[in-house]
Amino acid sequence: MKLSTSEENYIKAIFKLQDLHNTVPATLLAAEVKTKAASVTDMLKKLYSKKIIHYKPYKNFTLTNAGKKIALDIIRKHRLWEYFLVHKLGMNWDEVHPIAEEMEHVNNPLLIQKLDEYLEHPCFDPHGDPIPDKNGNIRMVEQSDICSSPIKKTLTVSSIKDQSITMMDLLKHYQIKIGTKLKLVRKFDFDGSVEIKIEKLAPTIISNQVAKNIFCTQ
Amino acid sequence: MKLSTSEENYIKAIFKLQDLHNTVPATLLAAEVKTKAASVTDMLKKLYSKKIIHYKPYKNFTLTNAGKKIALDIIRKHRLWEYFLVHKLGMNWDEVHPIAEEMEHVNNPLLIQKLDEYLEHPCFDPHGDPIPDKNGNIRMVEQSDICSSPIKKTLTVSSIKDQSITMMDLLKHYQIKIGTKLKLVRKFDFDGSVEIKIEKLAPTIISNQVAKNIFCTQ
DNA sequence: TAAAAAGTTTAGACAAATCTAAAAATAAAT
DNA sequence: ATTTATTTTTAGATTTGTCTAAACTTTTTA
Ligand SMILES: [Mn+2]
Ligand SMILES: [Mn+2]
Ligand SMILES: [Mn+2]
Ligand SMILES: [Mn+2]
Repeated sequence: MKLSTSEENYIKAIFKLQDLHNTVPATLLAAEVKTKAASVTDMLKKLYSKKIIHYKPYKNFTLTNAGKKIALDIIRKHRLWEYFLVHKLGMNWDEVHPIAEEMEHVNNPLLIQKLDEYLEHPCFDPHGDPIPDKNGNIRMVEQSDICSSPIKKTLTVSSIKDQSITMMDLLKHYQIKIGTKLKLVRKFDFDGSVEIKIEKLAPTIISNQVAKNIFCTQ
Repeated sequence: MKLSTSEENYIKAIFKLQDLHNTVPATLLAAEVKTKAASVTDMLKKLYSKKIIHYKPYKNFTLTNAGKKIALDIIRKHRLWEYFLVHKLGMNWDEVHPIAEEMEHVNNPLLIQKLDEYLEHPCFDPHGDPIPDKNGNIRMVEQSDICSSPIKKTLTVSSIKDQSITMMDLLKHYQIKIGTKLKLVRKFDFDGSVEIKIEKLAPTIISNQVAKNIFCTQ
């Protein structure tokens, strides 16, 4: 069964939202795929007819197992291309997402197999997100956001939750990347902001909103 | 001005046919883009309104200079991706075309610039076709098909005109690739077939139809 | 040069994906 | 338990690219 680019984008978005918020409101999905609620309803009916989602009018919807498999395959392609763009073409991690958003729809299993081999089977994309293997398996990592990490231990930035352009911009300013080593110096109770010491840099303070989005391994 | 995948495919097809046959019949274009003559007319009107082709009903049509520029840019992307697929991912030259047919529509100038640098500015794709540079310039090569080449001189296969799957299949059987060294032993007047001697192989005979499609440099 | 053939365009329809505006169902608040 | 607010669905249009069948031009041929 071959799917349109639009269908694939919906499936990936449902997977993402399903993971984040347990129940997926159609309005949120509409925002995610940059469309209107009415269009979402149309697509939901189509995806239901293709057995990609469980769906009853006015009720919540979720991906079927088949749907999850498809989503993981698209995510795999997306992240492999992002890895390629950063580690082979030398692009920046904040400019590869929109390109991968298009490349992920090129459907050719041999291509992806060859790409995966060429990149030597990477496990994480440039934003620290895990790359599902060909069977859709994801290796999980023990990580916690900066706020919930222990004080004065060396932490390694492993992934970024909010990957918006504004966030990428802020991280560039702080000189924070995947792999950056830092220590949590202290937390301020007033606003939840935290002081951090990035290796080779002077200590700085980052807001609670930012700290919650930066995940680290110990 | 951003163009749809369909528009881009038409533009590329017109460029190709315009190069091959000087005048482009709509029916040929229909076959090339795998559609019907009526659909071609619709698209021609749209491309005319966007000043991509010169067009008067029932008259011949040709690409404007702007149209040629667009075509060359799509061809550049197509061939760079083919080069990548063969020389980096290790795919075969007979399986890359349909993939490049999709990748050529990913529109991001920085991506193509980086890809070109990564591949070290290749001049020819895996089928021996020239890759236009970023300004649309093509370096021409002195080459002639086997039939029109001199006898008993060492020739190097430089490009293949007909790149259909059936032709690729036949070339694989003959063990002919881009770069293959061969000699034209003799020509047979009866059917125009020719005897060739490929380096390290026993002499064989190839039909006129095949020989006309294999271009070589001396 | 008139009839036949070939090539091109129009007319009308359709599928996919989207939209706005209005109706219907569910959830929240009084 | 009603009323109000929010969310979701329908109804009807629109855009893009396609199709078939019929009409129209141009070219070929007799
Ligand atoms: Mn996408
Ligand atoms: Mn990513
Ligand atoms: Mn194409
Ligand atoms: Mn090629």
